[in-house]
Amino acid sequence: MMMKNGGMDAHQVDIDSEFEPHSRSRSCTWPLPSGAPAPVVAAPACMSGAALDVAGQLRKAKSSRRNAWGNLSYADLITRAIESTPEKRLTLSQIYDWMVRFVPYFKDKGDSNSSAGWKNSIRHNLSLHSRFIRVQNEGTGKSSWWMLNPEGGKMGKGPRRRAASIDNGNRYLKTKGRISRKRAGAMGLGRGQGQRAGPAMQDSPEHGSPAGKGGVGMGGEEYDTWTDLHSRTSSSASTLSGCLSPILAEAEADEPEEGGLSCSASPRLYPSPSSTRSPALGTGGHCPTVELPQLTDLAGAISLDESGYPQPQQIKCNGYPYVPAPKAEVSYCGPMYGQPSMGMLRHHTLMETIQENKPVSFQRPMRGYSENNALQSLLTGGPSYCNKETVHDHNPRSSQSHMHNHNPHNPMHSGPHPQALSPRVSTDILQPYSLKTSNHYGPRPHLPTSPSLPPNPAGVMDVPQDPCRLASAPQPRHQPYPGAHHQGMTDSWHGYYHNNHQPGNTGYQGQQHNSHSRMAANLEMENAPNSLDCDVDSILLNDFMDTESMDFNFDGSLSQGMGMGMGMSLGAFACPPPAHSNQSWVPG
DNA sequence: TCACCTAAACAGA
DNA sequence: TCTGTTTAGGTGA
Repeated sequence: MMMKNGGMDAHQVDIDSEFEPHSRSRSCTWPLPSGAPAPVVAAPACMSGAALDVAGQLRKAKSSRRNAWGNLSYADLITRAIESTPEKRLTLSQIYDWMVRFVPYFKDKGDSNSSAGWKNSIRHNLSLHSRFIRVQNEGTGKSSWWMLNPEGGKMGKGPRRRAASIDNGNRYLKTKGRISRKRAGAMGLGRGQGQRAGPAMQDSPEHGSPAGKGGVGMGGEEYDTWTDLHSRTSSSASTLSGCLSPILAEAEADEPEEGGLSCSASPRLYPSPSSTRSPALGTGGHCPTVELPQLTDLAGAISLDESGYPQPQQIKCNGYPYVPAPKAEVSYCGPMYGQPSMGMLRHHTLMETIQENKPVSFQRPMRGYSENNALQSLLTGGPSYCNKETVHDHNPRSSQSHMHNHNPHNPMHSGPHPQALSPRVSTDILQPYSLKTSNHYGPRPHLPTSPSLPPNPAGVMDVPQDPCRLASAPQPRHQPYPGAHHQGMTDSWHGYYHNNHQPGNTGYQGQQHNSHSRMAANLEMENAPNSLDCDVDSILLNDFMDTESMDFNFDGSLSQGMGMGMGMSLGAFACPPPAHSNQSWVPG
């Protein structure tokens, strides 16, 4: 598994020596090579051009916060690793590989003997930081996909997950849980027992907390609630909850909703997109009801996606998609992430919570659409993503860098047809869906834009990824596409892991093949919004707010039939398509 | 106080 | 054994 730097780029090699971490004084930092690009990743491409600039920025930034800017922390490294992939997601083992491969410091630490410590730190960081989200990886076994939190989580200084969780009402519970745990331990409970109990308690409050794996000893309502939720979580419907951001989860903690939101085991665990589908299936939801909402979401989401992930069933405008999928591959949430998804719908509260905590408001996006007539826009202009998808077959690689680009202005307006696209667009299109990740991140208020992570899309990330935003406000996204810079790295890594890892999964390629299908689906979706035009707000408020559990089910058929189409880029939104297609959504 | 890092305990798969 | 979560302690700014 650990590649020992075999594929390292020459550039990287050059700087290797400089990557030794500092004595670990404060944070173990990986010193940037003085002249070298900060990015550990040091991709070949990165080294030149932008990468260098980045290094400069980092150095400048150093003055303020070292790790955040000048040095890369584990979190930064992980972020980069994730960003370096087309899909913007990696499994833990892939992250390890990436570290070994691209970070000189770890180059020789891939063996089990010397890897325990840093791997532990990697895991710790993944779990701890809200900027990372874990997505179920049904396709590959146990190891989950780790992705960047679309919402952005907190970069650098951002509050740690732990801290964040505490902020909410759950705090109390959480604390309590911990205490319990300790107490249990003190009482002589075995960890096994005590812990479970403890964690459960802990988690219960958070719902999301994986830790809560079902503790047994929990007592109290909390526990019940948790259990409840938890079990629900298992259900497809509940999966939605999984989508919830940690914060959300917390928010809900107080009131477990049947809607189930929450449940994902961990606050951050998002069901893979694939799973997303299932929710629909599971719930047996029927499109009709749900559709509108979905559409709405779609509208919002549409701009996002581009990733073309195979099965993103969800939609999300900002939401996190969540739906457990029966198995899909990998879809992750990239796109899904959006929060919106079902979770949103169901729980208005959640949304609120999110808003509170996070800069990005999910609702807003939707609203934005309606207000801005985004829907119409969609209708009128093809969504850019469609284009992308369409094209992306050709060159999966290039995409990364472009993610944001695709719609510099308004994603929605991009012409539906590739031809219509401007040259630039075309280029973007070429990129594989995955690359466009930025979209995935959709609503990211603040992506890890930290300057510190230049090469990566991070730079890109800072871009307003929020699809909604895009829709509502044309953004001149110009980021030069950092991707370009680091594309080299990305590519290499991308190739690396694609070839070596991802045993079959992800359907990434497959997706490409389906671009046409997707397009169709997308188009449909686009149209849908019109019909939906109705009133997103109303719907949201009335329907969604309704505690009632909505079954967002995407038709199973959809998933299957279109599954792929949808899955892909918009994919997430895919669900609706089938139904839509039949429907006369399209105005006119 | 904050942000990081490291170590470690634990649990589930 | 790997993965994932959480707790705790330590350090530097």
